Amino acid sequence: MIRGRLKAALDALFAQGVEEGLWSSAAAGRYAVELPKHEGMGDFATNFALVVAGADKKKPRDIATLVVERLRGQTELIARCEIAGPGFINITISPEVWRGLVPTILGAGPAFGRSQVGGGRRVMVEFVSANPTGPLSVGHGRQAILGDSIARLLEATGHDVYREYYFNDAGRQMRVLGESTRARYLELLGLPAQFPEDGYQGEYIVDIARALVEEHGDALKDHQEVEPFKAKAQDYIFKDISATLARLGIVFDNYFNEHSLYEDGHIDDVVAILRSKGYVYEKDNAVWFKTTAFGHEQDRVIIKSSGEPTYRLPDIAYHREKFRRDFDWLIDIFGSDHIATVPDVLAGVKALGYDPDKVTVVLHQFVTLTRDGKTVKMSTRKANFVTVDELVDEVGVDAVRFFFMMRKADSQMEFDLTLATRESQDNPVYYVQYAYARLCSILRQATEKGVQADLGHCALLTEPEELGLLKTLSTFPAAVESAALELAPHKIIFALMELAGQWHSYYNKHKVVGDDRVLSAARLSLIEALKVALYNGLTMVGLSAPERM
RNA sequence: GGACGGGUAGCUCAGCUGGAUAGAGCGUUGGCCUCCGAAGCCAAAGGUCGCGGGUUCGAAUCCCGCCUCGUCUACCA
Repeated sequence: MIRGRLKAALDALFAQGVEEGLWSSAAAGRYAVELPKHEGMGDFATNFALVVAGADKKKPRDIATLVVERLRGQTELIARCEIAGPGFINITISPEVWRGLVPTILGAGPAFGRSQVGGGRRVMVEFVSANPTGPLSVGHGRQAILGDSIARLLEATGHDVYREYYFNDAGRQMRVLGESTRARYLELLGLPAQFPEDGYQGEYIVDIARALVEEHGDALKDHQEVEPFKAKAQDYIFKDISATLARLGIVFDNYFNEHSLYEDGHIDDVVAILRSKGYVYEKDNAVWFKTTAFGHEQDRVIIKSSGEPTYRLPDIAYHREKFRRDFDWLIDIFGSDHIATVPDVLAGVKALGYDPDKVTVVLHQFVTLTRDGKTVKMSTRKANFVTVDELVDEVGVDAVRFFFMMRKADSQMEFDLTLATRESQDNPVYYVQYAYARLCSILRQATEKGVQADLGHCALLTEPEELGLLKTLSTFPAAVESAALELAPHKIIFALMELAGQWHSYYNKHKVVGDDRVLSAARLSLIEALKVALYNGLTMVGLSAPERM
């Protein structure tokens, strides 16, 4: 907010300088206003003089002198400014400006941090998209939280967001699932059963089989078709997945079944269109998509010689359906195992005449699970994985959300189960929530004592910690915006931890509600502003903001 | 072999559209509750930012090469 004002002032100064012939316009838009890393360098620093001097082959300090002279005239915004080092200009903002943020933030309330930069653009976020073969594992958990928090941040910044889950309930995986269920069913009836070699060994299969026994008794024992078993398993697992997602606070607008692409003829349409454009040919009895036309190394099969499509074809058809539903921005959240399919799908999108730049793929790396310092191998089939539900049982929804949001998508992350269970109290989510609860507690006690926040006394906020807190508060809206537009929820987490940390420090050093009622009133207004920011930040990404804990 | 992503403190990770003395949490060590919540604060120790070149006033950040780890590289999804 304040930084924006300063940047605008510099831009005006730059333009004026060009007009007066002080420097050329070569450096336009290349200088930056940043937060200095160290104490004693003012509130902001700009490399203005360095960049302008570099572009014009002049001495940085000469330029800096000119700039400083002019900035010093702007007393309502700037308290001090000086030249430092090779030509940096360090600027100290007038404390009045910082204090002015308190009424601004309180006035904005729930709107503080939120914005309309999205301009109502329609965005689809596709995520999770796990086939219904078993409960969601920790790996899916990362994806679920990542996708949902990206969606929430986009909503907070004025986007019209649609959440979609893409799944496939046909194919070999599902047949094996059905056969596994049948085997368990027969076992429960005490009948001989042959469990598939690569069957799903999870305990949940037994639960499903048990439900079938309760429902049908042994009526299905001679049933040769796998269908009733598969249907039951799929139905059961889907309910389980939805329940897990709901627990995490995740609700989808739509579940898109891959199967519908066949029934509606979209698969055939895609092949026909690609063929008419010359991107498809037959070889070895299979149908190939000419991805080499898009700079790829080799062409890819889209319909096998058996007549069945490969996974690429429905993926492309699915993306075509997304485009046909008229979204402005398509975001795909995928695990890194999908890396290879992304270029094929984008080539397909382009071949069909759609703009691949409207698609952003967020690839997240895998979650490595460790227990007692050792890596745990996971497989849905062997059922030796940890489920999202188990995780939530152990550490709670907020901790799970916070933990997965903390890390940027493209870093492999380690999930230490020993730590998660044994030391869940150390989870940094409590650091932020505690800051909020502590602040609420003070506000409650102030009310009991009859002390109220009073904006009229903000001039008393003179402590460095108070101005520091205001400074950080001023960066909050920009943090939300960049977290949203860069699809990087971890940025909001770091912003929250920064705010919480400064508040904890301030609390330990200064008393908010003390003997001086006027000073107390001023400080209460500051922490009310802080409360607005913490509340908005936490809830914006689906975390709770507990008033007591 | 190729594509993509990692390699930053003992551990887990930020910083990466170039900026001044590289950060946080955990762990370690030492302090702080007769006073608004100690789930907190303060301080200390801890670093060849994988390695080597290059670009420039300036590189953890950009470029090139190399090492290393992960995922992928199917007429499996």
